[in-house]
Amino acid sequence: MDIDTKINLIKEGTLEVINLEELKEKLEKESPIAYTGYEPSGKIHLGHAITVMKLKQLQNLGFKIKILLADYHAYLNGKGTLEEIEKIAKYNEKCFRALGLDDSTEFILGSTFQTKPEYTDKVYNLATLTTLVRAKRSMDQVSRNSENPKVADAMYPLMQIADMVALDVDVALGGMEQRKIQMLARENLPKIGKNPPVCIHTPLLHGLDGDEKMSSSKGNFIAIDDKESEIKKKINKSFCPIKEVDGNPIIELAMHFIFTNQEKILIERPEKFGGNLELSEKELIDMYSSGELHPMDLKNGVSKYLIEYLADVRKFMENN
RNA sequence: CCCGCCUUAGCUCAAUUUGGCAGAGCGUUGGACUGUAGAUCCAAAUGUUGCUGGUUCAAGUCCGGCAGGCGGGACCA
Repeated sequence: MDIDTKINLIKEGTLEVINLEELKEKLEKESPIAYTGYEPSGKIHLGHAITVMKLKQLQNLGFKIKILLADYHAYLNGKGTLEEIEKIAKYNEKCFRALGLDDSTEFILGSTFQTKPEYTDKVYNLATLTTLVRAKRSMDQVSRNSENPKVADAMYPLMQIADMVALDVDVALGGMEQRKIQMLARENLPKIGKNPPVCIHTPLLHGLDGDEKMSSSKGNFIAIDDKESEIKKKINKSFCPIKEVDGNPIIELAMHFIFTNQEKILIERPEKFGGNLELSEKELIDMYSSGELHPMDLKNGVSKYLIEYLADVRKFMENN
């Protein structure tokens, strides 16, 4: 596969790649490293899955994948004690494997290297280069915005930047909420004599309640190991305005988890409402926006496919 | 280290001058209406009133101690 083809594949389903020239250089390397950091989370949901899918693709394209189980970051973000978080991290590792990352994937617990002198030295160095306001602003989408922000909020992005050096990454992948931290990294790493990674950002899924972001803290997600009945129930309860495609979480699920794997979706529909349909992505969007496809039929179709799509994940989680 | 203010449902806050059954909005859950959800209407659930000791027939309310938060002061050889 030539490099331009690879680049086009990588660009698919992302909001931005910063930048393409550098990505090209990285792809010429023997075994470039791509990484994503995740705060250990009680539930791994479809929002996480978006980035994992992209990591899988990078893996297939020859990248070495490192996943940072960012226990200290979660700790700094007020998610609990280190012990609690590490327990969750183990569970998360299993979730990520269940999503199909192969055995070459390296899982790294943040606390195994984030206290080393050469690491903290970089954090302190970055601390002298970053204003409080800038650090805090980079955390807008990431931090639990507490009434009483802690110094931890300012340390968090600095550590994330130091991680990139410590893990020797060529590509840093993350959801769009990571953007400000990533840009801070690209700005500040050269100041400490390091080359910044290529940054790739994937879209955020809307919450099932129509909220801007699917997130574990808001309970508006589908977990990758949700039972069939739960998936069905959650989809049924979801925000899904008729004829509206933008910001419609169910439409988004179809685009990200169905049409990425197959050309068409079968919508089973009672005869009195017009009978079954087999639709491409474009046809589905068109029919839905015109009102010819009712939300309930959409929900039933998406629900069925999602349950099927996650079947292997559930099986893996049960057997391991 | 000192002084002042704050802490009540998941969240934001109420609780008559002067102790008397702890409430509302939002959210949650359930119903009604829509062939989904939402919106709208109806209904329900939820509390160790930060912790602790005391005064009182009776304490969210008064007094003491502690913890946490916010603000100020002091210290700066």
